Amino acid sequence: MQLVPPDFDRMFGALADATRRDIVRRAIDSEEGVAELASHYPMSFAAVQKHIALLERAGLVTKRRIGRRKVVRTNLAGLIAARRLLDRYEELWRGRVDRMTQLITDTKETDR
Amino acid sequence: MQLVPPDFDRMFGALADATRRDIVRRAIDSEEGVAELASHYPMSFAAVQKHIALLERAGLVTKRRIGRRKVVRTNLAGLIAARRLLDRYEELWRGRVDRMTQLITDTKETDR
DNA sequence: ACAATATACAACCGTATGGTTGTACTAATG
DNA sequence: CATTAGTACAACCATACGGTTGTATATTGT
Repeated sequence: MQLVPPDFDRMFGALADATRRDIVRRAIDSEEGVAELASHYPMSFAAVQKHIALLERAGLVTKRRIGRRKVVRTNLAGLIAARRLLDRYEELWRGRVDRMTQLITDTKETDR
Repeated sequence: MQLVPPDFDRMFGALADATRRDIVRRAIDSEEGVAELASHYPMSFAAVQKHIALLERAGLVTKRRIGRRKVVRTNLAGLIAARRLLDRYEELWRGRVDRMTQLITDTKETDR
């Protein structure tokens, strides 16, 4: 259940960076705040904070205040939205193959 | 069967543009050359040619010489590679849910 | 209330990206 | 074999991106 229509430009753009993909992966089963996440990467706190902000705009993570921290959690709906687009492409592909097969079948039938 | 390991930075970066996603979609069931593809978009031929080159580097399309044209075709393996990464994240998510469920179950058992 | 902790954001720098135009290469056709 | 169609690529421009440092805003603990 997505509140806003997925922005695929932002979404795939957000996934096009190894650090951000790793944040998404970690935030699946951790409850870390921004600073805790930042500690895993060889860059400044601010850089990681910007990555997280970008992931949030892309709908791939959410932040929730817990005490003095803001805990980052991966947004399953976002992942699913991205994956579904790729699924659709694959479906189109298989549809194409089916149509070609059908075409060949039809041709054979009219040939005899 | 991927000849080179997928470069997810390039791959998702390539998908982070509406024009390029549309090229991928079209190239699934069309046999258009670069110029024919370019005719669909409100930008120069060279711009579209660069988009296609980028998609090719990302492993999402292939080009094949047919006559004087170079026909662009979507590379299913590339799509699948991208989708699989997202699948893995979803699996991790479900794994997390399972572990939480297990934890709750265990807790209940030790509680009684 | 104040000091400390955690997060956010602005300004800046170098490089990549998305677009343009112009030129050069390659292959089919008359 | 000269022309034309189709593709590739270089140079350039504006803007976005990934990183930095520095400053501001919340929230907690004493």
